[in-house]
Order: sequence, then structure tokens, then C-alpha cells
Amino acid sequence: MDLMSRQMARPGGRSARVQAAVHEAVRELGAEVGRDAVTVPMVAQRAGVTPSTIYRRWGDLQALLSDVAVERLRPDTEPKDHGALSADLTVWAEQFLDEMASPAGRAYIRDALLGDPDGSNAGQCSVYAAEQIDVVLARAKGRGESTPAVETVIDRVVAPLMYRILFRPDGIDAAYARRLVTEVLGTTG
Amino acid sequence: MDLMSRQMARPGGRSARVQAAVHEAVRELGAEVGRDAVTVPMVAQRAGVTPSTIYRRWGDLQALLSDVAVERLRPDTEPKDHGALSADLTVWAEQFLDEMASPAGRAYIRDALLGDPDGSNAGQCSVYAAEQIDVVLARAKGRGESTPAVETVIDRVVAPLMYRILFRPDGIDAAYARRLVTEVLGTTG
DNA sequence: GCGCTAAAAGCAACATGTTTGCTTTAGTGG
DNA sequence: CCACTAAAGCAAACATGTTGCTTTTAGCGC
Repeated sequence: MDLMSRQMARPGGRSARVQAAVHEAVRELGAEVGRDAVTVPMVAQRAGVTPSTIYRRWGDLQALLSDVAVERLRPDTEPKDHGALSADLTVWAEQFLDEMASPAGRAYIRDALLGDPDGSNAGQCSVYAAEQIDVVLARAKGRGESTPAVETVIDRVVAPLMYRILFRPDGIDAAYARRLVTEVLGTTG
Repeated sequence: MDLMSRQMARPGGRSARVQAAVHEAVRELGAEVGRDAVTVPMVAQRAGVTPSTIYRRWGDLQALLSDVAVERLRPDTEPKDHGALSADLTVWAEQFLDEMASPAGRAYIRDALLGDPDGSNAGQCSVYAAEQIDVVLARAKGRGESTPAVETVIDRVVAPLMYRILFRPDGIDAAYARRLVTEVLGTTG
């Protein structure tokens, strides 16, 4: 059944099935009863496993939620090609803001940051963003456009957006995202 | 003082003593056994109150930790005056990075972001940073220096630092902080 | 000062969540 | 096909979180 073949490098093992079932249970329950009401015993029952299995594999609820959050924050498609760097970056930034600034998006980000002592899950989120930007910039270079460095875009666009999403939920909108993109492109041309 | 004026019907009374005792217990236990090992019953015992008091006032451990975290993230002194905007900002950014990027600092930031559904605690952190920057910029204006806007400094210095602290703990150092300051000042002069 | 009032803390019983030793099962390689 | 190992199940001990009711105490009018 495709319940068990969802995103697995090596389908077939029992552990793999359990992980898939547990992740799916978290997603379903999160949608049904709200993220804050999800408990380990609840997830276990839905996934058809015992709570101790979850505790032993993930340690606690937070680590599990962090896992699932990173999975959801992974972009599922490449950024669309609009024929020009400014258009590509602008659209990407607007969409990024849209997804991340929603209550659900903020909850995922917080979950990813949490239950993540070594920062590896949060780091993964940053990698996703960097990859997307890299695609956009590489495409622009292919067209002969001059582009800022990936790091510059992260510093000047992603970081300000994320800072405001996390620390100042008010007063953030698409116009702000567009302004950041315009400014970073203005720097290099 | 604002430690006891947060949401208190009876300042100076028993509630205030309880709050102070609980906060102190959290700080002590955090230092002694590590932040992750702190539990509500533990805090209650150390503070000489019953667990139900804590649950009723703060709701859960996370909200309590969030409270304490914001308290600790509040700067205790005004930024020092070094006679020039670039020096003031550079020193401030280095110190900010130093405090925030430490394991303890990161834990406080995460706690502040957490158990904070409405974002008010996290928002407070941002306000602290903005206030400090405002002092530095006002002083520079008083000397006749031209300065960037507070918002600009937040976008170009604070946000990138915070983004890296949270999402990419590796590869962040004082030199990076200094570069950010140099760049933002280069923009306006 | 003296009680009255109401907000907050204490208490205790209860519900829920977490941990752990041991047993059982499923996948792997001989 | 059998033995071996890693992971899951089970159940009981344990810790944490919740709640109704009682008691304390600060603030207030007298």
C-alpha cells in the first residue's frame, strides 16, 4: 500500500513502515485536532503502534514534531522560470513569505527549531531555501544576467523575512518582500 | 519595576513573591541540572510553592521558560559610547552576537519563541534590540553623523545575525558581524 | 485597626503522559 | 531453513499535568 511507500529510500522494512505511519498520523492529527492538542499516545494509537515505540525512536513529542515539520517545509517544486532574475526572485520571495508567515508555517518553523538541540533540523530548512535561491541565480547566470551571491540573498532577503516572521508578526507583507528583492538586486545590478 | 508589573493584580503582595521565587528557581535549576531537565514539580519544590500554582499561572513549563528567557534577554545596560557611530554599532553587534550565539543564548531565544502563541514574548526581544540601536543612532545624530534608519539596521544587521544563530550555527563569527555593520554604514555614509 | 471580599495559593484525588525491563516478532545473512 | 539482531509490543512502575474545593492573605471601606 502506498501508505508505506510514501518517501522511503528503502521501502519494505518494518521500521520504515512504522516511521511512515507515525509521520502520517502526526500530519492527520495536527490537521484534525490542532498541533497543540497532539500527544504521543494519540499519535501511537492512530499509527497503530505503542507509545513506547515512539518514545524510544524519537525521544519525545517535540523531536517528532520537528521531524515532521522539516519534511513539510521542504519545497516540493523548483522555482518557476519567469524569464528574468528580478521576476523569479520576487515571485519566490512572495511565495516564501506566504507559506512561512501563515500560522501553520510559523508553527512548523517553531517546531523545526525546537526539539533540535544540535540545530540539524533547522539547518536543513536553511539548506532548502539556499537550494531554491541557487536554482534561480544559476538560471539568471545562464541568461547572462549578473547576480548577487547566494549568501547575499540569504542575508538581505531570507533573513529579514524570517526575522520578521518570528519576532514581529505584524507589519509584514508582500510589498516588504518585493522591496527587499529590489534592494538586493539594486546592489549588483 | 517591570519584573512584578507584568500581569499582576496585586503588586508587592504574595503573587509578586511567588513570581519572583518561581523565576529564581527556574534560573537556579537551569544552571544546576540543565535547562532540559527542569520540570514544573522541580521548580515548584525549589520555589516553595505547589505545582498547581505554577500550572494555573503560567499554563505550562514552556510558557514559564519563555517568561524567564525574555527577562534574561533584556539588555541590562545602555550601549557604550565610543565616540563614533561605526565603533558603537560594531561593538554592539559583536556583543549581541556573543550573547545570543552561545548555547545558553540560543536556548533562551528558542524558549522565548516558544510557548508564545501570540508572539508577544518574541516581539519583546525585538523591541529590546530596536531600543538599543535607537540609542546608538540617536547619539550619532547628536554628533551630526548621518545614520541609517533603525529598520535598516534591523534588516541588515540584526536579522542576518539572528538567522544564522538560529538556522546555521556554524560559520558565524565576530568578523561577520563587523562586515554587516560596515556594509550597512557604507550604504548611507 | 477590623472584618469583608476576592484573587491567588494550597491540597488531594485523579487523569494523563513517560519510562523501563522483559518478551515477541520481523527482517538479514549464513 | 535456522540463528541472530534490531526494533516493536506489552504492562507495570513512575512522573507529570489537571481540577474541584478549601484556606490564606492583600486590599478596601468602615
